[in-house]
Amino acid sequence: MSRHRLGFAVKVLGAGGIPSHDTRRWQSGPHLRVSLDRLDEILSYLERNAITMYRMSSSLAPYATHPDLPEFHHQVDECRDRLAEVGARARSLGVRLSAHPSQYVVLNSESEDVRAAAVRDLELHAALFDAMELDREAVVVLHVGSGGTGAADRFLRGFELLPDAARARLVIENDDRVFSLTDVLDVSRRSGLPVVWDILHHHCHDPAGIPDRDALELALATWPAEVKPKIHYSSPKTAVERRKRRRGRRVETQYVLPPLRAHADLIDPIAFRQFVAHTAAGLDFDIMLEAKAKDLALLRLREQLS
DNA sequence: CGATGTCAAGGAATC
DNA sequence: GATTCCTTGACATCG
Repeated sequence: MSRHRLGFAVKVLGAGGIPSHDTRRWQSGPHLRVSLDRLDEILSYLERNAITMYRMSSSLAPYATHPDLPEFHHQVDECRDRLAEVGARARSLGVRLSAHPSQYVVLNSESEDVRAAAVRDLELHAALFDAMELDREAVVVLHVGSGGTGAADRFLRGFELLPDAARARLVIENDDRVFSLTDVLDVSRRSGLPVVWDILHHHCHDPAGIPDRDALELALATWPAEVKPKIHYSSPKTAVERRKRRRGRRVETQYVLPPLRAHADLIDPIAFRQFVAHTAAGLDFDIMLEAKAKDLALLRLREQLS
């Protein structure tokens, strides 16, 4: 059994599946109030299964930052009491919550409109977490963004646009093609932002060839002493089996290789045990599992480790 | 009811 | 310069 807190992202597949947020389209008036009821149900599920870390949907307040739908803007105010209630429940269960805005939130975009949208989104996430009265361990994870010349500088300028509340929640993650750990550490040094190390991304994109143990230590060192660091852990997807029907009866099996960065359904328990026992020896941090089978992958891994 | 199209959104790769 | 892919599920619509 790992002494690290283990979490999963967004969707609950167990218990017949629990929706992560109000997914109705804007015409049907989706609302944060509904999403919070879902989140409350998910907290019950986490309690039943002794799961203590969870990444919330980044669409809890549907369309709240949409530029053309200003009437959706006040969902946080409309749900103040409920947010405090659900936040208190998460705290009492000892559940560490986080969020990870989508690929469309690009703080270093060359487009002013896109940057402004990113600021709105990060402000919203901070407002939600603050209204839930979550502590500093509840972070908002973001990739640095697009590449090209001056990409890091653009990020720093985007960061300057953020109000303090949003800055205080923000952490940055290495991605699989543009911002390697080295690049993200540089942005961290210049901004003071902590780094979430994603091991699979690191294995996809690491031009400096930093060994895992070094990479892990470098990332953990960017966190303030009073906040427990966290990382992202996943296993690469293996080949996909395809059966091809050939003139009537004959069936031929082929193997299609997925992209290197694709997440497997489950976590490879052998690699994970090795990681915890050796790479992570003596280090204290939480682990967000990213597997297609979500909570089922977490439960399976825990079973395999016990 | 099952199949198919669509969704708010960016950026990189490819053509 | 324009199109496709990435990756993603579920709502919405249509047959």
